[in-house]
Amino acid sequence: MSKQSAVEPPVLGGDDAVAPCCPPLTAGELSAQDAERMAAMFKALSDPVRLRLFSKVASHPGGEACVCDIADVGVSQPTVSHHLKKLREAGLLTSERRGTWVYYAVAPAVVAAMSAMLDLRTTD
Amino acid sequence: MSKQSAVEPPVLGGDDAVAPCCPPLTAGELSAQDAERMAAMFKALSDPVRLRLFSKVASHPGGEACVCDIADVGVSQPTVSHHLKKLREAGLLTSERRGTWVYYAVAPAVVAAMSAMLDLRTTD
DNA sequence: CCAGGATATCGACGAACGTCGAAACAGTGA
DNA sequence: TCACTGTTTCGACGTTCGTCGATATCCTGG
Repeated sequence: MSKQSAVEPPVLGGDDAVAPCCPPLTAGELSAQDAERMAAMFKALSDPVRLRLFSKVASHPGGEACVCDIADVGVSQPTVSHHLKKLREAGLLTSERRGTWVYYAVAPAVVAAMSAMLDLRTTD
Repeated sequence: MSKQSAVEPPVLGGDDAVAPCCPPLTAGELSAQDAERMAAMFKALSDPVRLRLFSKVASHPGGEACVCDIADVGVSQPTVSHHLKKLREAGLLTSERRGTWVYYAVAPAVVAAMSAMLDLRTTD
């Protein structure tokens, strides 16, 4: 593919930097643009199979796992690959080929951004 | 309607109790059933219009707003109502009619459950 | 170079989704 | 009671999504 996807991953300082996208939802209304961007992240976790794949990666030591370790989620292998691609495009996972196998790892910053957004503490 | 929706809202102790659904994703693999349940919540926030509506409610004083106050999100009024219904069915918002107007309020426990789930701190 | 396993892409299909206008419902005030 | 406003429901339409089997690509070992 020539383009990553409709959503480009948010600008991040690094692997463990806090994603700068959006303040908590209680802090103010989301702009249409920010809503579009964040909705894409939530959409990535809005499928049960994807959520299971993500949890399998996240719960592996180091937040990293080989596809072969997590592929058993009740759907065909192409479907697993399709879902992992979606998670990658959303910026929630990164992938790296090491020899025969491909390893997927959690992108902590993006996940942290989603979590922070759902923090309901008021700002006063 | 006779049925709430495909997903029933998670069992909660009260308005400010921590939703008991799921531990952080790093703690272990999600069961297929839990994945189904949590995916439904993420799906509720996976649409830009819904995310904006939710943020408008959440950022109002008291986490509560009249439909008339938040309906300006660029889609028709029936569509707004449709999206608010989805958010309600997912357990993220509650609604109450007071006279002519209907007020929607954030359900803190469910939102907190999602946030907690995305907490990437390891458990060791 | 070739065989074989691991992963990704392609093309197609049915189901679910977001959107709208029209119409129904609910509550207020004259 | 009736007119009016706010909100929900209904029915339909085009689009997006999840899934699959077939196939292509990448890497390793012989």
